[in-house]
Amino acid sequence: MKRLTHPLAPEGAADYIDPTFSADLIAWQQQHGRHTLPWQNTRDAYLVWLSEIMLQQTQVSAVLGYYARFLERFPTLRSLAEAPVEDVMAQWSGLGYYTRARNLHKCAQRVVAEYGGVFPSDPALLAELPGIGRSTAAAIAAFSSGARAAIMDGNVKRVFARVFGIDAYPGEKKVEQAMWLRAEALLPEQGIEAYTQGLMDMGATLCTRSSPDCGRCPMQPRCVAYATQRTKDLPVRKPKKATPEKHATMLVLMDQGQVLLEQRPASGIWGGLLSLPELDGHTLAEDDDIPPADQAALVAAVSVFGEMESHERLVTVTHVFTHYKLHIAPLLVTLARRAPFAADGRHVWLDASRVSGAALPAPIKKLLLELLGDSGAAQARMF
DNA sequence: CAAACGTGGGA
DNA sequence: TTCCCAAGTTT
Repeated sequence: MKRLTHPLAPEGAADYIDPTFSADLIAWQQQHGRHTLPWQNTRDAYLVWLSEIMLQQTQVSAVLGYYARFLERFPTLRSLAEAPVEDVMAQWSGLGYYTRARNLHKCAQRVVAEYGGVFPSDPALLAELPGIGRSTAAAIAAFSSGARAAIMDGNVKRVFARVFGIDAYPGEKKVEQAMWLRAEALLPEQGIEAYTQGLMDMGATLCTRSSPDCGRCPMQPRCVAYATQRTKDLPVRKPKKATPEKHATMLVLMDQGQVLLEQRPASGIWGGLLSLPELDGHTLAEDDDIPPADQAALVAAVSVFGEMESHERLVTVTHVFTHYKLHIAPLLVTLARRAPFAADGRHVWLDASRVSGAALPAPIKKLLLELLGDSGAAQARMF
């Protein structure tokens, strides 16, 4: 490693400079990297931006279908900016981290309003837009305009931790800062696209979490983890903590082939999505009958929407999030008479045939589709 | 700045 | 089954 600073100077980015790192990576990417992903081979910032947002904390395989469908519905930045946010949420339904979708929509509107519909090429400007952080800004800028900027995602952290033998949890601020310093210092003068893609490709296809393919790795000669047989131990795992369990009782109100949905608050879990109304403060024991106190609450809750005809306990569904486990006890309720409820804008009766395309959380959509039968409307007439 | 924020797949 | 976490950002 070439030392450009004075030997006694404090450690800085210059200490990490090593042109052979990017040269080896770029050569590998061009020969063995991925070149045919749907968002590659374009400099269209809209296409690049959309892919980068969808790919945040999400693997390529999960994004592919969503990306194609999303672009069918919103072919241009302007079409996205002009669309109702509800339509954006519906397209995002099932992808998770729904703040991304709301920010995507806001971002589209801001780029139209502030930049005439053309994304800025400066990563610093990109990073001021909603949903675009430092790493995503760098990726968008690199791929759409060849800007020389460093990314710092899970791939980079894993590759760096192993190649440089970084024996500390990358989630720690100090550790991540040091990684940013390296990332900046290692940037190539030329070929930022292949370099950036190479980091991602290495992390995703070679330097994987478990059983990395060191035999084919261009970094093997310089890899500290390989040399010391610590690829299994690096990067240092995130310290785990117990995941709490929560309970929710949800109403599946069916009437005339429609189901009642309620829009969730913008913040919090499933923010801004439609979901089933909840019976607050009632935790039903697994597969038990509904206790009298809860029955009374049920009648009261349902009365807002009509006169209850029947109710039936459905099998409890458990949904696992990253940070907690949610037990959902659904109550199937039919109405004898629907009340002309106040249009508060948060409740909607949705045709059963529309469930599949609605802005619902994954487990709720699954629950409803299984209940209704995937054929939708025909089955829904049974209620 | 630690915690919140989804979902699905691999081991 | 259970654990881990992926092309991170926001609060």
